[in-house]
Amino acid sequence: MSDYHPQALDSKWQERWQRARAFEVAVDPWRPKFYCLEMFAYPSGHAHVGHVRNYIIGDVMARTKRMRGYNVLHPFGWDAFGLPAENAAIKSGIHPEESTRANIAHMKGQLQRLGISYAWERELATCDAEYYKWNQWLFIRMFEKGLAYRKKSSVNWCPVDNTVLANEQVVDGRCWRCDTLVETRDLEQWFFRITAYADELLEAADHLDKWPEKVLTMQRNWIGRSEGARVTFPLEGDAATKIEVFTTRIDTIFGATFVVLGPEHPLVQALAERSSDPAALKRQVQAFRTQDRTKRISGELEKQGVDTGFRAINPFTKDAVPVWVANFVLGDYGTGAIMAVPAHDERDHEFATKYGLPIRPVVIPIPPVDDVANIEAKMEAEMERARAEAEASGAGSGSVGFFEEFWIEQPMPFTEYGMSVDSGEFSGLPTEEAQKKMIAAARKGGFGEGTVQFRLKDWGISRQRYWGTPIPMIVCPTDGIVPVPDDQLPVELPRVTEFTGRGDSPLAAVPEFVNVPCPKCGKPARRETDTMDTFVDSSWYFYRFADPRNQKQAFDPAAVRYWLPVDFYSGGVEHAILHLIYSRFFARVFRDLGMVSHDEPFTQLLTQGMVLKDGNVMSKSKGNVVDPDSMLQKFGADALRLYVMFVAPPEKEVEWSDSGLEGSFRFLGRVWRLVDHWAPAIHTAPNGPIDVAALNPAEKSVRRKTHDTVRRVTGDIEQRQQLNTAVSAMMELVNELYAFSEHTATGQPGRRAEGAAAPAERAETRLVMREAVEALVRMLSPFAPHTCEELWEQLGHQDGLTHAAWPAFDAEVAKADEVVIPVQVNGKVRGRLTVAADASEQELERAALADPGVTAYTAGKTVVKVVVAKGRLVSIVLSK
RNA sequence: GCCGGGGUGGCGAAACUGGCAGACGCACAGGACUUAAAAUCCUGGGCCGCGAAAGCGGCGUGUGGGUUCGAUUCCCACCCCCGGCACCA
Repeated sequence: MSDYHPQALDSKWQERWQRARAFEVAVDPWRPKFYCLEMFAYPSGHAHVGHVRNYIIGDVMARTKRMRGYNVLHPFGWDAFGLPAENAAIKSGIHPEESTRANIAHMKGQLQRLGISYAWERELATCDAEYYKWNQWLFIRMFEKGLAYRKKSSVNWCPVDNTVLANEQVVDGRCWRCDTLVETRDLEQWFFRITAYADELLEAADHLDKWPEKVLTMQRNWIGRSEGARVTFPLEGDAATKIEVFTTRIDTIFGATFVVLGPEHPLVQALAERSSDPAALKRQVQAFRTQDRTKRISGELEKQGVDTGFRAINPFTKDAVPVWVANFVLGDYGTGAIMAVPAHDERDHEFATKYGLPIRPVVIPIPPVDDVANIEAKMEAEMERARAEAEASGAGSGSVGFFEEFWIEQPMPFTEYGMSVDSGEFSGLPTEEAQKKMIAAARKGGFGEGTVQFRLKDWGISRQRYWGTPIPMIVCPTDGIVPVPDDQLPVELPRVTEFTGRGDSPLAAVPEFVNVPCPKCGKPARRETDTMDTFVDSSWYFYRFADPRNQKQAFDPAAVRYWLPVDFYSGGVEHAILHLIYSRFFARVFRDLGMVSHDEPFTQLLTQGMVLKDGNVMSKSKGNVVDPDSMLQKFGADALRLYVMFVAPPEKEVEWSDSGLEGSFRFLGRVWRLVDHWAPAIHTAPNGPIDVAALNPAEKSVRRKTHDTVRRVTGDIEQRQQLNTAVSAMMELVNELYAFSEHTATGQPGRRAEGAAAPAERAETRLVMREAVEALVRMLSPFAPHTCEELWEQLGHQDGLTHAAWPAFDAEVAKADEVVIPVQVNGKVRGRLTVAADASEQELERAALADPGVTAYTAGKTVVKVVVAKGRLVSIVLSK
């Protein structure tokens, strides 16, 4: 056989796989399934090695599982809609459809040249009408269930181009095209009611035990659940006007010394009208509102507020407290209004200090138990003193004072839990209990109740763009919002030819698209001209893969029942929140439509680390992109695949290294020569099982290493996804096989003269080597499929490796029968015992104490203790 | 600030259940083969000190403590790095 020249092998085997439809699958209830999925790709044009790493990880899993006997679904597709293609069209005039299709073709070629084992017959692109038709279908179902709704919402607006801007099109607060300062505008937009599932999404996260903790944390943060209470503060002298606040610390309500409305709060305008100087107040509020958007991004905002002049009644104390409007209260969280407790909240404290508002402590740290008697005595004395003082001065109650000595020690504000004080009937209660009792009291009094608040907001999906799924809705002057009837789906994206980046939604400029009869009354009506967020496309594509050509339904529920959930899903951490939460949301929507029977779409998630070059993320603009194609030309697909898997565990970031890649190439060459060297001997090996009794020690050792390597590699891939250590285990095996070869009649693989025939070997050697080499080639094949297929064929196998059985191992064989056990004396290794692996503790102890290396240290000392860890170590402790 | 992850040779890393720290690889050095180079094969190496060498001694997994015969691994305190959330009441 010739030297290792992988390039020719790559295309040879890729063609064979394709011809054999080797990776295409069908539902087969008799075999266990494995759905292996990598996040589908945005067709940006070129995949670099950073992208490609993810596909290789998935491919190693898919190929391994196939050999392990699973029916493996491993599909790929394209997240093909989106803004970049449209931006490119605006700049270059190339229609998004053309650029997208061209990019897909190129990237598909790249993946095929890497030998990724995809079921290409299931390929889909979200810009295909046969795909996005089902986006529209689902949208209408969600509309019917109240899960899709329309409301006013603000967008970035460029007043010069007269258009909505996506967040990515806003650069430093300015329009990406004309550099104009961006404004905000309110438009009617569509939302998905993901908040209806907030609690479920959060709770279910606890059961995603094969997801990285990091991702679950991010999702929990994003959902942001807080428990608290809503409490109503009626306006003083106008009980009909109520201010509802949300608080997580109702226990501090006796310390609420003012109320703050967010500038967006609906009541603000009304109060302004009735205030002493409406114009001034409105001006101030308007200032807060504009300040909000632009400044919030840039950094810390100084707290600013304005007194409305109105007062509200604290329902617990019955005190009237001032009502302010301030920039630090968010209009879209909670009720958009807060009660301010400066003594126990950082922000309220800062604000109160700035504007001279009263600060009233109502929580103190719980005193240590042994101080209680002491405190009671002090309390008595202090009350006595306060009473006397009050009497003497003729002033009101002085009872507040006595706690001073406790809170004075504490930072102000004191934000921790503790014990309520100066809180009427709730004084003396620990915070947790005060909260419960106060909520009960509020409910009883009809001015509040316990509630849960989420940070998560409903998902705004309207995009005023062209290259996306048209929203299948029609607005009729008489019937209002009417869905497009199912039998008229898909609402196809019309061919727009001019991309100016100016004006309305691009679709609004296509009259034949916009002007349609109302499906209900037949009178002229207008189509919705916005398109859907592309995250809608990617929230359910993994279901479509189960049944990608279905013309009648989004997917056949039976196919999904077989294939889903996805067993192994891998992709970048950048999708940890949005894509993965939206997909979990959609799974529940489909579930509630009766179409799927699981809650969670992805059983296991792996977030792969990025590949850096010179310490930076690869990007075209930085000019540090490593193009896989050039690497393929030099070293072949397998060296690249192997290197990327070997360099680090899959989740870790890695720094690209050309010499590391060369190292992997060298290793494959080493395997190649090993197999080439031993092939003749293996071909002439007798059939039948290995006669274990006839093996010499070296052969036994090779056999042990073989079985142990199979054990390690299998576990590393299947259980731990430690693909790097799987590779290093195989490298160890190869090293041992080389060392073994040196002592056989065949000599060292690399040293044999070209063409020289391998001398005859012991039959046992040939059998042991056959077992070793065939196991190696099969284990390595998920990493280096082309090379291994070729070697497998050379070893005399005709059926290919794709569905070859994964090597089995015998745990007994994998164990060493002799082990070297270190002996420690006072924690330092002083000797080594070579003993049978199953040597008893007594034997070990006796041998250890007799070891000359050990006796040199124990001589003349008293042995206090001997600890024996069977099969591992002996530890001897001497007296001082 | 809150939450999560991490810190091990010149570098990427390994150590799976508390048991020989540094497997495997990169880079490097030496040797073999060669007229020579490349390729290949073999050998070496945590750091410091002593020694011509075999070897001997000490130190060593971010820092400081603790538990233990024994700690990269468990506990406490702290430092640093990465990521997420953040005027979220």
